[in-house]
Formats: sequence, structure tokens, C-alpha cells
Amino acid sequence: MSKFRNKSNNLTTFEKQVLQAVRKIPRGKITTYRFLAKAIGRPKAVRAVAKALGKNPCLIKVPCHRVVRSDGQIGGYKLGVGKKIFLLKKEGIKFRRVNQIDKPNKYLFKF
DNA sequence: CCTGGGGCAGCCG
DNA sequence: ACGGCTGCCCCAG
Repeated sequence: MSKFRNKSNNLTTFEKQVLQAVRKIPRGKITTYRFLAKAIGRPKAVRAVAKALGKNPCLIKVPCHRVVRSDGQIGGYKLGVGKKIFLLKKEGIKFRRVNQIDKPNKYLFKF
């Protein structure tokens, strides 16, 4: 038995697919909830995808802060939007206003 | 700019 | 099993 408690991720197949896809997003890049939904073959399950991110068990392996809204706004974050913005800035993402990414298209990661 | 309805996987009673 | 919310949303109007 590991000393480290295994946060037994009771994740469904769908949720795993979502998290797996997010892991591919490199530092300094972002994607949107919509693209992410498409990427896993469920273009209409956008909200379900967003919800799945809320269950993200490991913020290191699954950088869900790199998933933002289609309009370039930040979107939500389980640990607070402020934290999300902080992380994105740290990775080189520029903001035009607090809460609004400058030229989101520039950073978009294509699956 | 704001609004409503679409859409769907999970969760809870 | 089952129906009704809900959620890190989206876009047409």
C-alpha cells in the first residue's frame, strides 16, 4: 500500500477521455470547452465536458486551467478564477482585461 | 449588451 | 431503475 492516499478517481469513461485530452495541451497553449468537446467526438456535450473538468483530480497532470471559453473569457475554475488567471499569465498568456485573453486565437492548441 | 433555449453526462432523492 | 436538476458552456437573436 502506498503511503500516499490514492484519491481513487471514480471517473467514468467519458470523464477520463476529457481529462486525457486536456493533458495534451502544452504549456503556453489553451483550448476551449467547445474544441475539447469536439476533440473527444462529442461536439454537443460541451457542458458535460465543463462539468467533467470540475472533477479533475490532479492539477499537475491535467492542466484544466488551459481550457477557456470560446469568446476568450476565462470561464470558471474550481479553485477560483483568480488562480486560473495567475497560472495562465505565468505560462505567458497575455490579457487585455482582467478576465479576457488578448488574441486567444494566437494560443489555441489544435488537437 | 442581455436573454433564452439547446444540449448532455452525473448526481441525488 | 427513473425523472429532474445542475454545471469551469455556446450562440443566435
